[in-house]
Amino acid sequence: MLHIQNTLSGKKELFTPIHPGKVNMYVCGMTVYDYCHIGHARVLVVFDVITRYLRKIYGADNVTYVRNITDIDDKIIARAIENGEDINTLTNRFIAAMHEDADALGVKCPDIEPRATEHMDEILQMIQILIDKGLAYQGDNGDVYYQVSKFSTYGQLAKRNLDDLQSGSRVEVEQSKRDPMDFVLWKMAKEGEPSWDSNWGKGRPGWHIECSAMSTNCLGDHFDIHGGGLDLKFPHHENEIAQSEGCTGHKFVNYWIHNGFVRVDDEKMSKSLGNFFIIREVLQSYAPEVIRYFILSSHYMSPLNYSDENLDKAKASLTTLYQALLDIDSVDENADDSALDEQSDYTKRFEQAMDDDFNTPMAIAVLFDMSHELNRLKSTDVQQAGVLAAQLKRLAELLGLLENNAQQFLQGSCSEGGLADDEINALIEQRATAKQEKNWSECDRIRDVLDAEDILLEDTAEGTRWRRK
RNA sequence: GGCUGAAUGGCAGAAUGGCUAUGCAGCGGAUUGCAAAUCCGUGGACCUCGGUUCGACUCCGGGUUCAGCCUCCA
Repeated sequence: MLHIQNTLSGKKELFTPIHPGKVNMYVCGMTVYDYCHIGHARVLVVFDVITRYLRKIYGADNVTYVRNITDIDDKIIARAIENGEDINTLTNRFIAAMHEDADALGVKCPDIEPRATEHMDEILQMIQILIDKGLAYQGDNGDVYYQVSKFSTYGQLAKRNLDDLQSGSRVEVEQSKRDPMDFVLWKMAKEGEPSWDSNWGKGRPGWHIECSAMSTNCLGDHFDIHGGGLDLKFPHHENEIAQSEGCTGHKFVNYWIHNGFVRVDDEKMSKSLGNFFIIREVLQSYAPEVIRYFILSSHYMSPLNYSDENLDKAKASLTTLYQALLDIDSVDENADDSALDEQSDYTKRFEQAMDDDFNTPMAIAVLFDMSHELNRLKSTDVQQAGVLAAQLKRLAELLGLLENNAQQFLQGSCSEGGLADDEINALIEQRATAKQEKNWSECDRIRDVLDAEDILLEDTAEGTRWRRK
């Protein structure tokens, strides 16, 4: 039985879909004006795993995963001007880059990936309803605002009331707002900015209304799960609730899931602090699966400290797992007994961990237990080892891990100026000859040469194998 | 200032009112020409002060420290 920590209630709750057997989930995606950093990677990976697990429980076709793209906002406009680039060219470029990064990390495509600019009609409709209901107004400057004080439960998600919020306000108040907390739904276009026609004049939507409109349009006005980074909880998600529930008069989302931040030196990784690491840069030094493992090695709500040290550890841990799979991937990949698998203690423990609010560190611990048994089995019962290996891979797949060929993962790929595979193999051949002649000093010399190139050798009964450090 | 959430062994990171997390690193042993990998074994922790309890790292309260939000942010 799946339990989810619901930000709305602050409690871990049994998950019950609105429509039995079907799950609808919306996650706030990226604003596409720059490359994705590791913080973005975390949202991508976390909700990818959540989706994988939901699909496992409810069936692949019964889960609808929507992750939007914000392709119009101030930052995008500013960046386009800065680059002297057309806005669409800019956003398309970064959407493509985001997809490349997601692919590399093994993140599967969402079922629907709506773009704000493609949902302008729904956005306009929603704003009109809010105005008609007296929840929104047009200010003197032409901008349309949501009147927060008219929505009695405002602050329910952030667990703050309006007084709390206002007392801490550190932003200059726009004078055409009736209340400092009111937020913009429609912004009048300035000269030369992209704009859409509306009842209130040429302009563009505020960020919050985009998500309300897109989610409702894709999933209906009441759906199961809404996710995103913790930093979106307030005001973004709070405002989404105000907008959507203001429009419909009923509940918007049942379960809110927020993932924690990635930190650098105990500080939030963010664009504004400038302490961010771009995914594609990190991929120069670490295999994508290492990043994925690193992200999943802590619970999705906990803070996650980004450092080379921690990525190195992630790599070492993954290496251990892959070592267990070595010499075995070809054995019994398909000939597994899934009936047996369903009952197995490992599967049970793994699912218990995942059922408990997607506890991936605990699930990974089960994977390690399996790998140890697998190593034992390899020398005693090859048949059983094959079955267990298949089971291990099947469970790991729910996390998007161990999907590579073990040997390929361990050997990695040749870095610039490094030894190519055939050069390595040639040296190993030489060493094998020396070995036969029991010329140990020559053996060690060759091993040292390879070691200097970050190639590690392992002598086994079947011969010598190697991997890159 | 207000609000929210954290504090676990050398590091990373879970669970749990009484019983092994797990990984990396360390130590001892097996194995190996020597290593590596693997296996077997092993040391080491629960921020602080009170309270509840037969018993608390785990529940409650105070304190300290840290992070986040109250602006754009995943």
